[in-house]
Amino acid sequence: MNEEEKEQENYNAKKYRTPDGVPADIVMLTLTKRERKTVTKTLPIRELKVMLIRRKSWPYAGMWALPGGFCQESESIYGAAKRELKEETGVDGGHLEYLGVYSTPGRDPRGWIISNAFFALVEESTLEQRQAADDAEEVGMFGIHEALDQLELAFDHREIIRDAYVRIQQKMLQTTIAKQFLPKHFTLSELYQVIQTVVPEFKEPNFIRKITSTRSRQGILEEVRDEMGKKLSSNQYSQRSAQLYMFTDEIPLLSIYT
Amino acid sequence: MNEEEKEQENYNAKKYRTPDGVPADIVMLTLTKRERKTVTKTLPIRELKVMLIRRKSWPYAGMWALPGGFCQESESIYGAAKRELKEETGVDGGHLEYLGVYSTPGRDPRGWIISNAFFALVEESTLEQRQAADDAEEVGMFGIHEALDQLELAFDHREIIRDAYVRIQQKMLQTTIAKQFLPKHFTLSELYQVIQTVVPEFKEPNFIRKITSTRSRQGILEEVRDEMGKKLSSNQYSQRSAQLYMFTDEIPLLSIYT
DNA sequence: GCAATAGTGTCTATAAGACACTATCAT
DNA sequence: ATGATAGTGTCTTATAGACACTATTGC
Repeated sequence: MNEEEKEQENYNAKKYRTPDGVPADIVMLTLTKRERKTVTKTLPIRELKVMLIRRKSWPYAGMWALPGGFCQESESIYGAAKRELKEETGVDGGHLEYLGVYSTPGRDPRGWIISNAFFALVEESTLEQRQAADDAEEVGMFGIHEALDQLELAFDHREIIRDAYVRIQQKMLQTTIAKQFLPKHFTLSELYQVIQTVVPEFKEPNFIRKITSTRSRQGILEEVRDEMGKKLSSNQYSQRSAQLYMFTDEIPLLSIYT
Repeated sequence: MNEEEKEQENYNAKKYRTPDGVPADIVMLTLTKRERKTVTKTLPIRELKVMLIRRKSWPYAGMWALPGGFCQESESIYGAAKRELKEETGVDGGHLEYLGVYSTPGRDPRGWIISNAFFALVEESTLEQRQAADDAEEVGMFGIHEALDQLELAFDHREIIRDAYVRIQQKMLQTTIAKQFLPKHFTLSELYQVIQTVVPEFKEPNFIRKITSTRSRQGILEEVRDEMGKKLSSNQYSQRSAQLYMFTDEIPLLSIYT
């Protein structure tokens, strides 16, 4: 036995009190799309919703909580979150992003439990299926404000959802994450509506003009064309058909000084 | 004993394998300032440095590692990071921010150890004292690129430092974090130099003009004035004295669409 | 006076912001 | 034709970007 092995032998991982578990909790968000019943074509009503599960056992039995599960030794926390997302929605891909760690002493009456929160952006249809299929668990979809202001939430999940909301608002404005809530090809009105749904403060009366006439911003979007190079448009949501756009892979660098 | 208490009794936190520890590791960064020995006054040379500690025992004995320590049950992880920072530098305040969780299986040969990384921005003088005072531990200050490209680092600390570097570059451009590296009152050349030191790609030939003549950016800075309302300037780093500025509390909202 | 850094003048191209106007198309 | 949404014309003001110029001050 060499020096290193001796030292290793000597090390005792259980000398100290260790945590009782490290779960990954997931804020699953979706943007619902409800057709308006008007005479003419019009954009659907969109709403940002969060998926919650009603707890059946102690602690916080009967209260709404984020889906989640304990991380195992053989996986990373991101891996655990991915596994949970798959188990909950059946979806493998989609946007899954780390949010933060929640470790205030006493946050979980079961013991010393340190939660790592994620947020996921999933298709509305996925969550609807999930909601219908599973009768073992009571699954609910709530408007983000309803969840934050009116629901009794388990653990510190209100705080987690609030943080996720702040984060997604920031991401919506500073990255092209909007693409997670849009089809591959979309009109500028659709894009504008999606941004406004997530960030109601975002007001840009000249939105179309600005996107199309400003060089620096043109880079993030690209007009959709067919094989002949002809611009494609859609009249799904309006009488007059509108130019379709898609996101490029540009990632603009923002600065408060430039 | 009521229902809830019975359920609680029933719960066994140690049914599953639990982590062997959840440490907080801290990427302590500082911007060193070294006077140039030139004939005339000039800005000092600045460099972004990271503090590392040489490990004395298994695992990774002899290699450089981030300072850190295990979180205790009675504190949050942020609390643990704060405590560590205090122990390492003697400083209580300063900028301390959560970076992320590192949990790849096998990242720590001692067992199932999930690290939460932070980054701290501290005064150069603080770290220098620390470096001189402590002879129990070998403390080193390394240029960020030296640390990333040339040092043998313990655990996954190279990855953590890289992530911290990316994060601080982003923060430098998108927030007023530059104030952590500047005195309360500073000249625009100083500010520009600090930004460039952390983000060498940042090039703005008309920096002074832009800051002073653009309404939207004026909000984040304010001219320093004396009691009489007269503008204050400093010639510490130049022959001709330059206007002093300070940050306001404005937090500009950036968007790729606006 | 010279060298070094701070800061301005000025010109052109681009972008923002407002608002009226035209275009397209289902009904 | 009407009404609804898409998109343009046009004018004013603000900002970007370049580069030469002036200002201040230690040496």
